[in-house]
Amino acid sequence: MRNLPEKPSIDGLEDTWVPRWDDAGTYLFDPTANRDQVYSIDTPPPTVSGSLHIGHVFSYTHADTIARYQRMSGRKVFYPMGWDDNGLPTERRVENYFGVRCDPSLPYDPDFQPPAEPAKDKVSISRKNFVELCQRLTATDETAFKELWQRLGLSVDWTQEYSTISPLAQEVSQRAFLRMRERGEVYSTEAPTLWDVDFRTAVSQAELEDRERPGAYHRVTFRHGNGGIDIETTRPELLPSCVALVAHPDDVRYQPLFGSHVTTPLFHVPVPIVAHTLADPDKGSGIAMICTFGDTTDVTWWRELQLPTRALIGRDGRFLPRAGFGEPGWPCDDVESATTHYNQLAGKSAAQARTAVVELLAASGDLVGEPRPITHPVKFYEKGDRPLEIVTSRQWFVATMPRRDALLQRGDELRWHPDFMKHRFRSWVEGLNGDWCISRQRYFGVPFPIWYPVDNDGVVDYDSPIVASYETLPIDPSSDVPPGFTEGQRGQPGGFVGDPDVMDTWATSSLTPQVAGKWGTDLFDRVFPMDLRPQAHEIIRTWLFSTVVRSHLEENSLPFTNALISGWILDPDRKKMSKSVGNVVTPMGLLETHGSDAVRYWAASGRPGTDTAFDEGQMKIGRRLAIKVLNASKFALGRLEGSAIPSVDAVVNPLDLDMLNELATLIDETTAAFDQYDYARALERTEQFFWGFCDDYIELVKIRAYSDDNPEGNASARAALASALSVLQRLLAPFMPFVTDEVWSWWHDESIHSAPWPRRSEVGSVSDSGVYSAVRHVLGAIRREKTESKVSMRADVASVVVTGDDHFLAAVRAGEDDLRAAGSVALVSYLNGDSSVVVTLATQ
RNA sequence: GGGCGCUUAGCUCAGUUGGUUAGAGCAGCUGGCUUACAACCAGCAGGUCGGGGGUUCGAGUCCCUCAGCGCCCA
Repeated sequence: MRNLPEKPSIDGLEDTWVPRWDDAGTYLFDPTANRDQVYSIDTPPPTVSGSLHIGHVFSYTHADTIARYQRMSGRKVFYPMGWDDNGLPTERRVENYFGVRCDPSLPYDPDFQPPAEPAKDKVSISRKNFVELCQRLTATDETAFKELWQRLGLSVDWTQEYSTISPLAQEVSQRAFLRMRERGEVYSTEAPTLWDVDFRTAVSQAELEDRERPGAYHRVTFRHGNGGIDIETTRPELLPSCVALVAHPDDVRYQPLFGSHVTTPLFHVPVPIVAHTLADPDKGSGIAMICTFGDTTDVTWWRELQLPTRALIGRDGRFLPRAGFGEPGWPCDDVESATTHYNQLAGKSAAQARTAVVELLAASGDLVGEPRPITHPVKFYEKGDRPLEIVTSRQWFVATMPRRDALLQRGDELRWHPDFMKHRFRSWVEGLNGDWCISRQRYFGVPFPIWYPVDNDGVVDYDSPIVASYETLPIDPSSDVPPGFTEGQRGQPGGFVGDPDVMDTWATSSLTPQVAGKWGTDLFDRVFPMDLRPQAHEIIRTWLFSTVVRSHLEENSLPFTNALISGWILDPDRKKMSKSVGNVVTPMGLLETHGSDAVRYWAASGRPGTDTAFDEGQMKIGRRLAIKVLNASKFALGRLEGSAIPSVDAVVNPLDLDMLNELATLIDETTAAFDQYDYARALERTEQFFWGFCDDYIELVKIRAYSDDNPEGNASARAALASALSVLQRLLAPFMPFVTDEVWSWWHDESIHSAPWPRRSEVGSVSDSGVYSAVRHVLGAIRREKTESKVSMRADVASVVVTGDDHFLAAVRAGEDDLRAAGSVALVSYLNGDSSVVVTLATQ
């Protein structure tokens, strides 16, 4: 037993304990542990471009409570931390922060320094210079993030830190890519792809979001024999790209027309009328035009009906300079007229071209009536500002579509917490409509380890790629040279070119188990598959899905066995907290104001999957709980000063035994709750017990614990206090790591976070006597009488008459001495009958 | 359009297979310095459990239906 502090405080505990844990290596992984001893966590690497917000604190705390519980339960916890620093968010931040722009055609300048002040006109720099700036800025961000995580008390093993742009992550990504290629699971092809015209890159279905935008149905007449057929479209500017009209095969209005041809207005192109079940008879006139490409349905029709390609929107989102009217495969009844009309679209954006086409249609008389305004969902890249186009370009794809059923089964195998989150995964997989596009036309990412030969005419041969060998990874094909070539042959006839793209950020993030577990080393076999994937629900379709895909392909298993899904933080008006709304609160300020334990208490009160209100009131309650832990520990340990820690065997008093019995039930409940990932229940139960323990049990035994008159009773009280305190401190340790380690250090050498999770057997044999609850009940009646009489709790009580059944009376009698002491009661008497307690105060 | 949640006291939330009188904390009110803690303690008050219907001896809990809010997917 050490000396107890005179006036303990929770302020400043973070400054004490963060370095102490660091020095002691409290959270280091044991690299010799066998797989069945290990509990491994596939930590989400936060995006470092930007700042951590309170929602991060929320969900990372959830994972940490599980990590701490598992560690105390004896598992060797593998708890790494990663930083997601590659990708577009970092590029954008670097462009603004330094005032630069990447131009891959520029040569590397080893002496480049960014402008002191970012100018309005961005400086163009080489890709390598740009990447260096990305790395410089992310390194700064990562330091700040680490400080916050440490102050929050995450029990991360910081020697297992990784980042998604690191050489290791690049090597893993490239190796996995090459292996997929060898197995035929990844392919490159020239295909219509979702395309952001501002970022000028392909994007995947997972990065899409629908936004409600105003639009209008335009009714347009196509010539059919001597008559006409009206279609309705929201994108009349795509008329020159029209390749067919389509109606539902069961639609009797159009059945006679299938197989016949119509002629497009303005552009005079004969196109067939075809049938497909995706055509909606109730939409517009029931017949639609198919263009290459207005939306993903167009792509489906084009592919399944084997229609020609007449794409006219370029990578910059503008109409191409010329169209091929009248050329082979693109028939046209009046090339001159079509060309004249098209020339008024060339170079225009989609929005500008729409206006132009509508004017032309109105002039030619092919527009029926006025456009009918509507509001409809339009597909956007989630980070983009303009509607996506579909552009044909060469991209790399992972073949997910043929594996949909297997992926659905993986989703069913996974243990979801809460269970209902599995629906998010299922509905996403069921709705997949194309393979996963993993190439991006950007710069700060993992390059593809591929070159292509250039033939003697200067044409790139994409069908015979030159593949980097495994032992050379990671490589950058834009600066590394394939075997047998020299740098001088880059881009030359008879030479080579590097694949210009980088991988989608999810193509790397989907390998976090392999990156964190150092795939290919002994460590990987000890930690894979991970035990836990903690994450927020908004990235089920991206991160969780893609990780399941990669693990299914590479390991033929799930990447993790449990997924713990956290909800969102809502502001007091029930809105999601987000930067754009401007209602974000910075975590560091909260940690400083309330203390880390208090903020964690608030976070851990949010049940898995449940959106939770941001509530500083809850943090204040957490703070008070932490202070209570200090004070209660100070009292109980104060009774032990100068003596050895007593054994639970010394507990003989019936009240003490029964309190420990209830404590044993608490241990069972909280252990079961944690095993089901219900940390919030574990906290709630423990808190409730602890507060009652302080208010009632400590008050009841206080006199006996001080007294020398009754050695046996005194020893029993002191042993029970020690035993209960030990259990309660440990039950609270996953939630309040700072204050619990502080109080634990008053009577132990090792950290509480290395201490064993409490077991029922620690608190002795079972005695379900009901003494604790019976005595608390009578004590409550005594207190009520005193309060209602407006006297001090110390006021003397002349008599208490307890009425009840035999069992109850016996229970009260067993605790009578403590009851009389705590309530200043002169006489307790007992009657058989209907339960009641009558309290008579002594006359003053 | 399909799906998943949620709706319990003024506020934030528990309520585990249906079972005494529906709980906690905060806020409110009334008291109390009680040698761990006034950053504390005691007590009081506050709810037709979103509406309606059904099953049952018994429903906050199960079923149907309607409404509102949020989200996912199309």
